[in-house]
Amino acid sequence: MLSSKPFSRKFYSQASPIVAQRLLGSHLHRVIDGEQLIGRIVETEAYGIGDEACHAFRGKTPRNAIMFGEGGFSYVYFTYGMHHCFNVTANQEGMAEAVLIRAVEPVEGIEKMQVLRWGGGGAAHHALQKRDLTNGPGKLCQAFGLTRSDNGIDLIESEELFITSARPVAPNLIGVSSRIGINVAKHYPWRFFIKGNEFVSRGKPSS
DNA sequence: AAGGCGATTGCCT
DNA sequence: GGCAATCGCCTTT
Repeated sequence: MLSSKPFSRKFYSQASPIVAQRLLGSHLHRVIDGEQLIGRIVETEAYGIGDEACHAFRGKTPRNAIMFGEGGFSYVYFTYGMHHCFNVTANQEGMAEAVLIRAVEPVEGIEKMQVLRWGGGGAAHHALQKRDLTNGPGKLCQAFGLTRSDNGIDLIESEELFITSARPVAPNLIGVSSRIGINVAKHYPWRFFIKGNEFVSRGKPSS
């Protein structure tokens, strides 16, 4: 693997659409049960100031509080009664923004991810559909064992959850679209993905 | 105190 | 493509 290092506070302090684009191609690291998991980020969405789809739009609440602090912290929330979504907070203190990690490509620890997703027996059943492992926000949280107890982790300081930079994805290989699965503020072109990557979620048509 | 609905997924038709 | 699952959060009485 290319030499890489965790992103700095300064990096996460940029506006969410910038952070979202720059995260493409970088590596999400997670240590769970003593095992190292790594995923290459291939799809992200930005949520920002004045954005009605942003959880922080209507002010600070217990759930979204972490977004109001400095950038570079995990924001993990539970939704639909059964799924989790993993975000990275962006921008500076008081500027509540975040980037949703929508999909990653497994790089290391694939067997552990399969166990976390489907259990020991289910892995074989899904063996021919590797892409189902992490091609969606809820799926990657399950594969990486991320839950609400992982909310509020400092990604600059933690050794169990952090993101390392990698060779930037060429601009012509970055796709842009409106965001998926929301019913307000659909016009923002704030979904970013690596063109042609098989782990990019299909989602639903968002317009 | 109660009800609506969600930054989703997977199964069914 | 449509829709149920399933529950915590937030808004409204």
